[in-house]
Amino acid sequence: MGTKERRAREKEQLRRQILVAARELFVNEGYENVSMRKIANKIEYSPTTIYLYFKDKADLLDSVCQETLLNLLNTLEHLKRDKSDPLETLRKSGRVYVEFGLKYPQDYKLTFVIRPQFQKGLGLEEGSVGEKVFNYLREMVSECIQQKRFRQADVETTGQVLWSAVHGVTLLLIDFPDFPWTEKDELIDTVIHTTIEGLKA
Amino acid sequence: MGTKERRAREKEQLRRQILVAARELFVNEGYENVSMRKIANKIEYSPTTIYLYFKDKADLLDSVCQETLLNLLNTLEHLKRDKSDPLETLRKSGRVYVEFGLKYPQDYKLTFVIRPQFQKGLGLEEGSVGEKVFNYLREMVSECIQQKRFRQADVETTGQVLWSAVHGVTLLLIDFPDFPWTEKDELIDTVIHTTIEGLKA
DNA sequence: ATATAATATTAACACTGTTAAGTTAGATTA
DNA sequence: TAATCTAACTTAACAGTGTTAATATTATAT
Repeated sequence: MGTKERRAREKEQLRRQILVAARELFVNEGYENVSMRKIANKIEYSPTTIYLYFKDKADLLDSVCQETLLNLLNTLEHLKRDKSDPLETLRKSGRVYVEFGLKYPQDYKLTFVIRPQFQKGLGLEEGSVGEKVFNYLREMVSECIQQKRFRQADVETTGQVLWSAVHGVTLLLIDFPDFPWTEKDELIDTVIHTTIEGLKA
Repeated sequence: MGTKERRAREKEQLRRQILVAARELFVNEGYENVSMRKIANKIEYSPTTIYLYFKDKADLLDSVCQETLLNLLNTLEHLKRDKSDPLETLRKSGRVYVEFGLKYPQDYKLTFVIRPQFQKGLGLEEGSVGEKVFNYLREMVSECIQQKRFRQADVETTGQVLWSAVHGVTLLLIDFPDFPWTEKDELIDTVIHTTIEGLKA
């Protein structure tokens, strides 16, 4: 009697279908410019069907962002870590973070700027993917501090400073593409390098 | 025959009235949640009247942001500058920048995050207020470099690194108010201090 | 007083997110 | 097999959106 399982599988499939369609539209046309009807059209269902799978449009946004964070976490964790040189690992992590943001700029903005505007309650609660991402950063920083590579000893503050730097440069590059930036890769490297140097003893 | 002048003055007055109402609503309820009809209600005119003074809703947003930038520029320029210590001036400017963002968080997001999403064409063209703000930063940085306080000699890159840092911490503090940040003032100071140290020789 | 120009309004269009009620198809039971 | 139940989906509707075109009102100039 696998009918129940099959049905559950089909249900999950449609859920994913909606999610994929929503992400694609959000990313290409911007959250505000995507209507439930557009998403429904794309998957060839009626608009109200979506409400059987997601509470509302914000919930849909939430789920898309969860996926984005999971992608970011995977990308970070797949990075080769040189245990003996935590500073280099931190540098690499920074680059990967910014590159992730620039590779999926709309996903990044959706997750780190748009979402907080609609869902007051942050996406970094205990056990959440968002928390895991920040924990990754904590670990990297911890290593550096343990090996006394940094002047400041506070893991939290140090992590937050690093996050500020990469978040800032990522968003500026995304939001002001026409600004006469220094060559992009150089700017990113300089931001990361400068911050790490500033944290050193 | 001052009637023409009076009419022009009245027209300008209504324009300002619309702008004030729009800013207040945008800031309190968010750009997306403010309708032209709401603004019209507030100033007790019909919705379409607004279109006699502004091309569309995005144009209204644009004008509000222009004002915000002007405010920021004024705030920065009223800062007491100690010619002999350009590093200290830079530090102060950084603090003033972040504090401005935190004092008017919605204005800040409107200008530096929301607007770029709707108006592709940046607000930093030649002669614009936005450009003036960035020129202010250029001057500050220039002083420091001239006095050989910084390792790196490139004004542009250095300015952009500083902007990244303050922009990043400002937005994080605005967007994730529930995150367990280090004490706010300490974090801001550490971000600025770290960046400046990292830029030093 | 009349013509002219500037200013404001009404009505409408094609959208939006969302809810409540209705329909259909598949599985379960008698 | 026939009746029932239930999950999945759709239709219709509501109140709201930005924006335009046509209309009305008001104040100025002749």
